[in-house]
Parts: sequence; structure tokens; C-alpha cells
Amino acid sequence: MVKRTIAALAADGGVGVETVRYYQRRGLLSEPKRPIVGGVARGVRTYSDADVQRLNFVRRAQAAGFQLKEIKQLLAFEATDNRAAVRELTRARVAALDREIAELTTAREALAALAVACSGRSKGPCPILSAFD
Amino acid sequence: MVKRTIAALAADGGVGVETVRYYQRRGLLSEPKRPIVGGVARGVRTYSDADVQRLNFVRRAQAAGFQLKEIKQLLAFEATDNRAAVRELTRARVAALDREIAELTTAREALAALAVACSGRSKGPCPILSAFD
DNA sequence: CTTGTCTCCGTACCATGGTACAGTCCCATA
DNA sequence: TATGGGACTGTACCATGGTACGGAGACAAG
Repeated sequence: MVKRTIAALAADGGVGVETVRYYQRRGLLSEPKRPIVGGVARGVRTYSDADVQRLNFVRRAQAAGFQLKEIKQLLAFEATDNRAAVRELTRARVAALDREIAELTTAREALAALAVACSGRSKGPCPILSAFD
Repeated sequence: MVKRTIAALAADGGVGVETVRYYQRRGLLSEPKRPIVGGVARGVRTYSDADVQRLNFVRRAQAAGFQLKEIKQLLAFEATDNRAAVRELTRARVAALDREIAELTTAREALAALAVACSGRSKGPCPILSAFD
């Protein structure tokens, strides 16, 4: 149970300190209690391996295209062992990714074809710009 | 040379009036002069077919993944007949789309596989959540 | 010539995911 | 024990692409 400061936690997660604080504000990471010093809680917070794991969870879920709002839900579902809800969110995400990929692919093909057409002929109007008109 | 008000222009472009004004502020659409009424320019602006065409250009380029900033450049290159610059911007966009598509595809495959794994076995930890830990 | 719907203009606000900074406090090391 | 670097807090700011709103003027229909 290694204890670390917020800077070490951020480094372990490959993010900035301000990002960790941001995730805390968004409710994705918890804020450990400040230790009691002189009767009042005013020491420096320490973070455990569990916090590192949670931060990595956020980052990986983000890489899979989940929004922070959804990741917060995932964490809640994890806490309540609600696998059905997790699957639902995941299916929705896959469907959204499919739509995004299809759109980008369509745009990519059209654009690549236009670039070729533009390079081929330097006479007449630019095919790329014409396509947008 | 049909003349229209800003609301008609917006409708023709499939956007809201506020969006048209926003594009004007961003320099993507021009603001026609207000007609002179009583010696001062204070009438209602009118928009031509050319404005509709330009608005559609913006929308289509946007659909191809160009940012408003880049679309502004495209319009500038169009005005100066700079086809080399247009091709350069287009090639960069295709490359960016390739990167985005690759990333999304990787995420999609991983996520879909996890959804299947999670549906298959309801014993043990949720594979989806485990993948993020 | 009133009324109702636009237009115009400036400015503020929205979501998303951060990033920065000032002022104060904490605390380990020299 | 002094000092400097980090932690803490609140708040402001950033990019991107809009969206909203209030007040004043324009203008067409009745």
C-alpha cells in the first residue's frame, strides 16, 4: 500500500496534477481526507495504489472513446456490480464508434479521390473546391 | 439572383440564424452592407445565391472533417487560385482521418470483443471493467 | 398606424476536457 | 530553524463550434 502525493499519482497516470484535480471535481477520483494536524484537517493528502488503478481505468476507458460522464457511470456500475448496465453502455459505445468510423471513412475516401483528381489535372477548376460548391 | 433574408439563408443552408452570424464573425461568410435608409445604412441585409453556395461549401467541408479555421484557409486559397495549398491541406486532412479511423477501429474491436466476453460468462469479474483496470 | 415578426448588435452562456495562476499553507532537507 | 518546492483552494481561462437573449430598429399586413 504505497502512499504518494498528488504529483506522484499524476505521474503514474501520465497526466498533469491539474487534470487529477479536474477528475476529482468531476467525481471520477475521490479526494482523500487531509490528515489532522493540530486538531484540524490540514495536512497533505496521500494517494494509494487503488487511486492509481482508478486513474488508469479512467484513461483507458477514455481511450475507448467513453466520455468522462460515461466513465463516471461505469465506475458507479462497477461499484454496484451492475454488469447489464456496463454491457449496455459498451454496446452503445460500439454502435457510436461504428457510426463515427463510417462517417470518417466516407469523408476520407471522397477526399483522397479529390486529391488525386486535383494532382492529375491542373487545368480547369480545382476538383476539391468544386466538390464543396 | 434571388435575394433573401438571413433566416432564409440559414434555412437554405440547414443551419440556424445564429450559426450564420457566427460564421460571419469567424470570417467564413461575408456580411453584406445594410441598405441606406434615410441617408444612413440601417436597412435589413439581403443575401444572394452566392452566399447560399458559400454556406454550403462550409457545411460540406465541415462534413469532410475540416475545422472552421481550415475552411477559412480553403476559401482564401480558392480566392487566390492556390491549388497547391488546397492539396496540401487536403492531404493533411486525409492523413489525420487515417489516424482517427485507426484509433477508433482499434477501440471498437477491443470493446466489441469485451462485450462478447461479458455476455458469455456471468461468473467472475466483468471483463469489460477488468480490461480498464 | 398599430402590431407582430424579423433583423441587428453586443454580449453572455453552453458543453467538453482540460490548463493556469495567485495566494496561502505544509513540510522535508540543509 | 530557515527556505524552497510542493500541496491546497478558488477562480479564471483555453479551444471548438455553436446557442441564447435583451433591447432597439425595420418592415409588412391588416
